[in-house]
Amino acid sequence: MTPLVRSRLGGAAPPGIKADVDRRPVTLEEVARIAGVSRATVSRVVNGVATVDRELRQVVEKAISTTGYTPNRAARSLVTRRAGAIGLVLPDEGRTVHDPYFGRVVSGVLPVIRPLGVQLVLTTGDHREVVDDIRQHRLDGVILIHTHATDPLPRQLIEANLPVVLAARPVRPMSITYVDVDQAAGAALAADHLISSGCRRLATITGPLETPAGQDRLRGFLDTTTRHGLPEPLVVEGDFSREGGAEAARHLTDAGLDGLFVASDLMATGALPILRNAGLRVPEDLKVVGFDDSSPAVECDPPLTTVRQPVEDMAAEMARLLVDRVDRPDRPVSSVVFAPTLVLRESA
Amino acid sequence: MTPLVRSRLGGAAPPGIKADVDRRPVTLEEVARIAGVSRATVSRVVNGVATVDRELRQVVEKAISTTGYTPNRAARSLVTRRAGAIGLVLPDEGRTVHDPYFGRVVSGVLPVIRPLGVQLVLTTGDHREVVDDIRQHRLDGVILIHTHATDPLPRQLIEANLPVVLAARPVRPMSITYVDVDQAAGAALAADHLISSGCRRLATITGPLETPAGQDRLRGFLDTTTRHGLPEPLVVEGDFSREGGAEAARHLTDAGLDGLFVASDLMATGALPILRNAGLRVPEDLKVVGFDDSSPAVECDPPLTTVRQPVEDMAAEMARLLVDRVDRPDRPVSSVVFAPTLVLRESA
DNA sequence: TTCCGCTGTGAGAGCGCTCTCTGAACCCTC
DNA sequence: GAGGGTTCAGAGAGCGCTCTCACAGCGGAA
Repeated sequence: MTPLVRSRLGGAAPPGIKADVDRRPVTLEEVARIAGVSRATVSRVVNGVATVDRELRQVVEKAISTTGYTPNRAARSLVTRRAGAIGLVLPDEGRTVHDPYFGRVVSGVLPVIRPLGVQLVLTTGDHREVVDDIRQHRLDGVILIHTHATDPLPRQLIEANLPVVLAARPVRPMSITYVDVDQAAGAALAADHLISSGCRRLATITGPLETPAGQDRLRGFLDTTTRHGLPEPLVVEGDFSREGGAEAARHLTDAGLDGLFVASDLMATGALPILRNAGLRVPEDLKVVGFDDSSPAVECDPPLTTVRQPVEDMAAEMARLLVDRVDRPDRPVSSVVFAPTLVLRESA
Repeated sequence: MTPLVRSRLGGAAPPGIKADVDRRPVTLEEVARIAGVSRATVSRVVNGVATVDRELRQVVEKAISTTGYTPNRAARSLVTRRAGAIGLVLPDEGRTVHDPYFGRVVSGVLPVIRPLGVQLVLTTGDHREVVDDIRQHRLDGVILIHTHATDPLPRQLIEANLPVVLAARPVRPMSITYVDVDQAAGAALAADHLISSGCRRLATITGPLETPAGQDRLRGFLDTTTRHGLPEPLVVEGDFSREGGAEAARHLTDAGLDGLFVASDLMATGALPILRNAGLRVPEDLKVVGFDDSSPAVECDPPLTTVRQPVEDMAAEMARLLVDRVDRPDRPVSSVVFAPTLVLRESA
């Protein structure tokens, strides 16, 4: 399909991968023998250590390319105590994996770590498995996404001083590296847009208010309406699910609203049919802004104006922070907060 | 080996604040010393080799649990030449990763391999990376999803006799293990449903006809209409994309249809608004059946009656076939075809 | 010259595990 | 009781790599 991939294959295709699978693979030892140097010198060349004579380096490099040598990662891991792999931990297989958000994380992480020769290992949030994987040196660190308030895993990893990065601000403050979007700023973006579109009778369907995201989005929304001197908006708590959005919307159909901020696109997809069935036209009667810019936002009717998190960028940053922490565990934790943007579609 | 080394383990932490990560983990050697047996015996217990005396086994097991021993996978890999990891190869990061299908594959694979202690490594279809990973013994085998007709990777892996499983029937017949759904049967299911709902003037929006899925779904559809003695249905080729679905639908608005089979849900989400704008009510005027049962099917309006592939089951089967092949590379390739089901929603 | 420091190379000791091979201990049969 | 067979534990040799340490070689200072 993509010419890029194909062209890259054409030239670089190794002289048959067969050789290495059927036969015993080439070892450092063998390269050393061919180059007429010691194993140590080949190792230096492979690992880019500077203290190798230029000519000798070239001889070694030639031997490497003619033999098609690739280092055995297990052997290297054994001595370096590095797995060369990081884990992406999913809370449970049932939900998150199906969330398009997950795919965006993956496509943000891969381009960062692959050039470093680091693998991305997918694993469930099963506590024991994650810890085991790290203890067995199968994982150098982990990215945790969608952890729940009650999940002891983050704290335990922190206490064990294991490299870990969270995909969101932790529920309770702790000394942990995380990457997040400025949730409140995103909600403010939504509120500002509604207000500047002429809406005056606002409401919001929030996320679960025990989550940081739920809290922050509500706060950003309310702060903005207050700043504009608008009356207290209607607030209905949702749970980030489609059904939760539908249920919340039922409380809003008779409120005479002209603007609604729904704290997640998924909830919005649940809410829209309810609103429509109640005779409210979106956006003519009621303008609706979502949050996440997930695929439901594109697919629903009308397509949703929504707050976009730069998930790929955030994921890439998580990968960078994690790799950095693996390399230098002593460095202080640092977190990064990204700015959201508003994506204009047809619902507001 | 030398007692000196071991005493370093038990003793106080080295100068400076050393993290848990850096603390030397328990080794076989140490468990053996505590249990008063040899390393070999502990290894036997760990690996479940039967020829260990019951009492001795219990002593060893106790030593393992008190020390919290976990085998170092790198060391094991080095000698067994097994990575204990399989790869899930995505064609490119841009598309598939965002496809909910991908998540379903992951959640089908994980429950199969995690109990076996096998890791799931996510990687892009970049040819060199995949081959490198396998050559470096970082991957025991791979599951390829969404390979294109021009992709040389499957054939190369086959020729190199590397364990590989395809997530679909290969474009050109080859001696390769694959798992697929019976595409034609799925299309027949859709056609049967439309016909038994009273539709007589049928059409289909197909997938790209150079793909096996595109071909088979069309064939299954046409075979069924023929069997029922209906007139030749209208056939418009699509490309499995939302836009392709919309484009194809434009050719169908004036055809006086009462039944439409769209060969993918995503295309259906593109087609539905076009049909609605043309004044066709779904399902009153025109019944529509999709294919895939992906999330768009749920989210679109009206929710789509569609053909469901048992993706999780299929993925689990892929994992099983792959693991099996890794264990016994000499066994003949065998493929598995799953039966699709019809999911009734509101569009037909 | 002698000594020092510096650069760059090789030798060799492991990393933690598996697995073969040896041999002790025991049981059976004649 | 001897011979043979069977069972099961231990010794030891690696797997392929990294990394420390010793040291050769060389230029320059004393």
